[in-house]
Amino acid sequence: MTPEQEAEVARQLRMIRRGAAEIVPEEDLVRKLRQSVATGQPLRIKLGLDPTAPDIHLGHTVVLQKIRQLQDLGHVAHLVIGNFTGQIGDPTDKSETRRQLSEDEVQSNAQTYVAQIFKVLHPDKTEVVYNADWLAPLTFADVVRLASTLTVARMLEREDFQKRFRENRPIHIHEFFYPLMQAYDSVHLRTDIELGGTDQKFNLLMGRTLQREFGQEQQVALMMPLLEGLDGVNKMSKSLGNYIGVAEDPHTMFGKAMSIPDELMPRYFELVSEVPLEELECIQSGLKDGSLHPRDAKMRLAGELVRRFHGEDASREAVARWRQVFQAGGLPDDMPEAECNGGEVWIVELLVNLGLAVSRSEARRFLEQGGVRIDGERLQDVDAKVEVRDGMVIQVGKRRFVRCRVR
RNA sequence: GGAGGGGUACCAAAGUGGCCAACUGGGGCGGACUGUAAAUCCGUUGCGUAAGCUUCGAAGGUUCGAAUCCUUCCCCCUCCA
Repeated sequence: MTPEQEAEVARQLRMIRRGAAEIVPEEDLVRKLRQSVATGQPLRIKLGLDPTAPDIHLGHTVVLQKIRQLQDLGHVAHLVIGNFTGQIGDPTDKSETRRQLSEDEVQSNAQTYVAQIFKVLHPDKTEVVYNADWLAPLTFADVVRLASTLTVARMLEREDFQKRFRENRPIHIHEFFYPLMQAYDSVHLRTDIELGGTDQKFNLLMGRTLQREFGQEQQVALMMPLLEGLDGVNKMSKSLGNYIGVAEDPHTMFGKAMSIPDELMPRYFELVSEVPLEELECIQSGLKDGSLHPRDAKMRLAGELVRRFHGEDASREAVARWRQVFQAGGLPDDMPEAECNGGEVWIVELLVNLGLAVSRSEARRFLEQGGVRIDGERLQDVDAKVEVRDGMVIQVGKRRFVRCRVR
């Protein structure tokens, strides 16, 4: 290889390593990169997706961003929509048996999914495939043959299975097929690098095992860390509600980003922003020596996120609104409006009618706790009647506003 | 097939005849403070203006009175086979 080619390999390796939790085995990656650079053949990247959860959030983008970087380096990505595996059910949640999705549902889920994903990935370097295309035609004999390459002991290496086995909790036989199928996807696609979170390690390595069985070159498992959610403790997930969805509106996204614990900022910068490495170091040292205000750093982060998913204008606007509402204590320009009847209304009823409280008891509670403002004036009298005027602004808590429009 | 354990509010988990609209923790919400919706602290968390009403897997029953006792049913889990 020429010195230029060697340099290219080194460059790619550096980029791929960035933020990665683990690369198994790294020597294989180097070998594949050398091969790719020498021959001009792009590497085949794979990411498996579960079509049952159509909303993607920042946690998912950690892996997606890495794929994007690989695409930028010239490689091609296969997005495997698990329309077959999805019906089997992911072993991790034992409680809910998954509803079988209809063909149409899978299609439409996959479409919304992919649309969101292309906010991060290059559409022209991404191939979307469905694993039912090659998994469904397998015969029982095929499946048995696949299964015969593995042992129960090997399966029980998986932490989740091991734990359940130890605790005498049930493990269904079909759950063993999940990693097997995912591994077979890699065989089918002749995958060079499979991406996933660190929690996917077992499945990713299973791909290597199966590829070897099939006499293929083994894939590299590239694992990204799991991003902590807004609470700073648990991994970001929709069910925990600690997520920022990529399809969320700019203001929500900005606000949620502002609510992450300070300690989490560097991680978010590293894993989900496009801020270059050098700048990142600047921010970190600034935070450390106190020359950079944590609030300003976080606003920068929030702005970056909005810019990434909604564009420059939306980002600027979100920042402006934040300043206006939270730093200056003012009102947002664009608050929801509600049609109201004019005249005197009991405040409790008004709050419920406007959807600011779910029940009268809750409305009363808000009032008693001093959480209600009308045109900026705090109102605590539970029995109060208010004269509804056009343009009147009712606020509950710090961030819920409604402007009344009298019919 | 046999034996046992369990289903309580958003979640976890107390309560085993009245003092239980139900301890406590988490979460959520409100407030104070701040540097932001960080951190911390305080309050609050079924519905109802109220009297009161409806909740403890479901349906019946006993009782002046049941989350607590009885009957039937549904669901979950464990062990043995």
